[in-house]
Amino acid sequence: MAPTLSTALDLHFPIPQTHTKRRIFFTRRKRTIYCNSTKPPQNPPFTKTPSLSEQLRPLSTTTLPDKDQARLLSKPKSTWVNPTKPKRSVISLQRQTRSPYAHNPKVGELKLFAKKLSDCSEDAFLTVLDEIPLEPTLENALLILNSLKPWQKTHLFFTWLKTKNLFPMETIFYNVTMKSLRFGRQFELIEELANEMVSNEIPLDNITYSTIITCAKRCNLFDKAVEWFERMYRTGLMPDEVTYSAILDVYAKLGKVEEVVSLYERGVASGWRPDPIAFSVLAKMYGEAGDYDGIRYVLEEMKSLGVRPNLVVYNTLLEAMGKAGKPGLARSLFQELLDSGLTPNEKTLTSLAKIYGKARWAKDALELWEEMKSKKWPMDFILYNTLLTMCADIGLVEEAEHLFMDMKQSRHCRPDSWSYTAMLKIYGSGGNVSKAVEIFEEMSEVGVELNVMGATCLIQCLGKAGRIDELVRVFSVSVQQGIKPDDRLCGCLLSVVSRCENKADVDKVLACLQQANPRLVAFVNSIADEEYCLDNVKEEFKGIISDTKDDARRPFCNCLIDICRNKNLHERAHDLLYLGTLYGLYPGLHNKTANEWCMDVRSLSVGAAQTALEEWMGTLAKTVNREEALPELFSAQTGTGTHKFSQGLSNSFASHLKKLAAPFRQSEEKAGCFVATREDLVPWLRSRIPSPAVSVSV
DNA sequence: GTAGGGTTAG
Repeated sequence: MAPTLSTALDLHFPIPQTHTKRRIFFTRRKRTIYCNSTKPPQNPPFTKTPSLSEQLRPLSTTTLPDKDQARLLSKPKSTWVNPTKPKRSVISLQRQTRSPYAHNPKVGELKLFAKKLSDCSEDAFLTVLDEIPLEPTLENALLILNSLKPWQKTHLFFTWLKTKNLFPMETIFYNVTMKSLRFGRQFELIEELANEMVSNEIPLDNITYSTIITCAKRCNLFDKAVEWFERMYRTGLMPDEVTYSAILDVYAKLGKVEEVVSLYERGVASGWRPDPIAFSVLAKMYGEAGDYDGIRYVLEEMKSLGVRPNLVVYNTLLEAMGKAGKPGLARSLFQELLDSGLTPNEKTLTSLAKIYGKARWAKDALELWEEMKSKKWPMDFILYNTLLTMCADIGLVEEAEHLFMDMKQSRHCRPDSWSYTAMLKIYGSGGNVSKAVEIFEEMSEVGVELNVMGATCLIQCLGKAGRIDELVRVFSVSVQQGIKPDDRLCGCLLSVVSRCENKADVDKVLACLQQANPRLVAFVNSIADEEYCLDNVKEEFKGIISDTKDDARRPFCNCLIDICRNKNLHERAHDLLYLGTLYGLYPGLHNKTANEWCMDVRSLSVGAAQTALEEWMGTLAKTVNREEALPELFSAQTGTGTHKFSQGLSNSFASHLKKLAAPFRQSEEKAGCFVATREDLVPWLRSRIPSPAVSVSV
């Protein structure tokens, strides 16, 4: 049976037992990892290999001393040992050197022939090969092998060389061939060659292993990557920093943070000074986990080891800051990048534009765009589309139109479905229906396909404008084009239903929804049914919600509440708010401190917010009735709508308060915040209690 | 695409 990594490590490289500051820091990190690992890695690739930490645990927790300690114990007279001196190494500090080859004077001729081989059909390969202009000596053959593409040709040539048996095949020939195969993601062939090397006793070196490992990684064969890393240790070959960071990246992509940190720490304890590539791997991993502490750890490590980030590291860190939800820190990091004299590239600017857009930081977004133009920083297609999306997120209509025109006039960055979707979003959420429809028509004219997101934007704005027949047409065209309505689109249709003013329109929209989500339509009907009872709908509600994507669950519930309220079925609206709360759709709705009780309705629809207000007042009335303690201050937060197009909750909430004659006043310091003092609220609550009843719903 | 490692879009 193949030994595991732990045994391989045990044989050759006992785990360093460092007790330095670094070790303490790692312990701190480990703790943070446990606390912060709320986000599991997305679609973690399956691996049958036990995790490295599982394999390491028996070693790290065992009381067995390592060899150095054993030596110390047997020689009590050795009185001093340098505690900072690295213990046995897990990494070779010397990067594998490439063997120098003499310049081949026939390089031009050979490359020309290689091109001929590359360009010919596979059937003609052997015929063309017969016309080889020079003796296929080792040097000549290597040069040709190195210049061939695609991988099929490299493989054919390599096989031919072996059958000719002109000279013994050296490691470098395998390495060159494997690299070409990696471009074609031919892991099976690479593994075949590797096994052939083993049987023919051709040594595998660090270049061989790193090529195998990275190919496995690119093919998502992570267990294979780990397997070959273990095999390397078993043969007694030390990884150099290239192989080491390749395997770090494998564990990082598996989301195995602890293993990565453990390997990293052990490498450093062996005297390794990680380079920017290793830090980029760490930064990406923490970014994917949305782990801000991890990102800080990377920054601190770089600082303490005196490693200056390069552009790739900055880009990865920026992306990571965005994923960790730290736009301000991303902005400072970007400034640091500029101060260090580096010039941002397309990836840098894409990250930043995405961050500012998501954060709705209009001022910074505009400044960024101005700076991009004035400094003539590089632009590419992805950046164009990201900037457009950023404009859509923030509501920068003119800027978006400008960019869109630029794209239309450019040669290489013609608007595609992303660009058109962003434009639909801009006009759609801005309520500019005619422009949105224009974009839709233009798409079919220029042959850009609508996608589900664009369809959703368009349907949403047509719905808001009450243009139901056009909505139905867009829906039909979308479905005909093969768009599969997703939960967001269903939520959008449901919200249109909640806004429809007449039954004919409701039926038209429900007919669309019926095609996408018949279960939801049945539920809408059941909550309006005469036979309605909470117990009956509860299970079905639970079923629907659990079958719905996370980000569409609360919108579903919001719309259902709105539908009930529009039908004057207020009690049922309260039931649905209760069910939504029960299934965790409204976390953080109520917040209490000693002095203030606060209700945060920022993620609720108008009807849901009204329902929540009534529910809250009802609960407070009961509290008053029971003469229980109340805080001095009450507040309700509607927000002002971070999006300039999405204001309205605050206004409707205000008018509902007025209708109830509730003593809440718009806060002067904080927009979108309504406050009431206990002094004012309690008498009002009392006045509304037709004792002993407690309901205050209107 | 210099025998091997890291970064951009709902």
